[in-house]
Amino acid sequence: MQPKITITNIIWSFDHTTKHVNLLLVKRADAPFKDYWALPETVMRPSESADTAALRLVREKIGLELASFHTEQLATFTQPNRVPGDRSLSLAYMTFLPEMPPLTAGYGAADARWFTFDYEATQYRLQNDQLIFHTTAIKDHDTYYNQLTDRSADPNTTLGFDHDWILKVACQRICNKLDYQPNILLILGDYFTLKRARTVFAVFQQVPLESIDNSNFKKNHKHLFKPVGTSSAKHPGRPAKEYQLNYFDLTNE
Amino acid sequence: MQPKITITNIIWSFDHTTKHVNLLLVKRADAPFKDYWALPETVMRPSESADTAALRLVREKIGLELASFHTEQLATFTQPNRVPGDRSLSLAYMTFLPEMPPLTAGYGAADARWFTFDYEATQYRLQNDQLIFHTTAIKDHDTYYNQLTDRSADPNTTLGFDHDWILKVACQRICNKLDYQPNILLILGDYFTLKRARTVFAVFQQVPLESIDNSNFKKNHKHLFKPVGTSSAKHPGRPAKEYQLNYFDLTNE
DNA sequence: ACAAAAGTGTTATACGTACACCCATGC
DNA sequence: GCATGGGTGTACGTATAACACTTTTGT
Repeated sequence: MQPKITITNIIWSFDHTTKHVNLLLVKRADAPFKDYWALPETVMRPSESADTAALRLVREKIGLELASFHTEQLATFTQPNRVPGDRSLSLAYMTFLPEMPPLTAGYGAADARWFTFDYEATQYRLQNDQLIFHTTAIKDHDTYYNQLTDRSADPNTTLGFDHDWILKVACQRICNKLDYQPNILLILGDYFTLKRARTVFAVFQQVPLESIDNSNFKKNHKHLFKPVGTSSAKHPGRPAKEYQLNYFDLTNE
Repeated sequence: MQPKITITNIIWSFDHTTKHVNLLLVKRADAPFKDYWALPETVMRPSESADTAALRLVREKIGLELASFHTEQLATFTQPNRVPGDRSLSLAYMTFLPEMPPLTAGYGAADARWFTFDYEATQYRLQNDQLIFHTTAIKDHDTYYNQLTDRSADPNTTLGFDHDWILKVACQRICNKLDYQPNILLILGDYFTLKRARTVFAVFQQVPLESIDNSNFKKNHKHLFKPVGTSSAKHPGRPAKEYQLNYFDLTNE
């Protein structure tokens, strides 16, 4: 019997009014994990690659047609007990949206919302009104999957499937790549100020924004950005310069 | 129709007599790519995870029972045209053997051999007697897969499937992780001298061994190793100290 | 004019690099 | 004792971090 092949997509965006990183979660309409919040998923079609399927998911759920460099493979999750019942593989991708469009619950979803992303102690936290979820605090792969089958599973505090583990892996990956391939900055759109960039770095590194010195940040990451002009300031204070990502650093040379 | 799910395993070892990194290739006995050399593969069973399947492949083909930290996931390759005919996914793993056991052609293989691993210009090279293969020189994912279907495919110079691409990705990954998580050093066995470690670093970084200064290497990587004694010298010159990897750095904390 | 926001510059320190020198072994 | 292989130490240059200062805007 062949396992089911699922594309799981971790979709990031940035709210320019609240200055928060956001993450898309979906309330599932069907089993398994009906009525649980979880990462959006789709099934791969016979004629498409997994990358294409991840982009198709974004097109279908959000209505954005993205170039392929907005998506990147995270890892593949294959533990036999990751889904109760049938065997299911998850090919996990991350997608960095250049904007934060309004959401509508699509096919297979009872609801779809943006969750603000920040941290609390050593875990990351997702929040939307009353709803709060966390990445798992468990560090070891085997330990995590051993406790998975018989854990308390309250849909108001627990994500469906192994998605709190997958999310932890995603956050780690993004954090590790901040200094040499910060594709996550694509969520800031085409142009961004250094402060916005520092905001994103700060969340993933779990440090306060003020602890990242602007002068040093600019010097240390100058190879990643190129200046493209000055933002029009709508507040007291000097208007910030705007930068864009060097495309070079987003791909593998 | 569900695609076929294949585990592809890139198996590394170290030849302590020739001081070369080695890589396992298999001559395929069956279609597709019959009589081509390729990376060893297996199919995932319903009850096992992909990690377990990768370790099982090592056990069946080589007869070594390894702990799970010897294996690490590389990526998943899903391009529809990566295998002519049927749809097939490759979940690629890398395995670092602590020794280099003799090989026997197992099930599905007409031959199985260790290929010495070095570099030539900007590509990596695999060699065994007359047989020489290279990692692909193509840098872009789409460009590679576009030329894949109609490339010249001589079994004496070309690996089967997209394995020259997968190998390139593997080498890049290992190279990127050398300075913070050099699991590749597991191929040196439990204990190793700094010179052996530098030998491994040199191949993957595509520089001559002499260009890596021993004194500086030791200082820059002291967090990765701990000393465990001195080797018994069987040659003129001072005997080298031996080190082992800090287990800490092999896992994600 | 002043406060707020952001860019620029300066210094002290840490780190990586190059290279010289010292030590242990086999013959 | 000398050649060989390997470990140790130092001095230099570059990169990072801390922090002070200057510039530009809104009120």
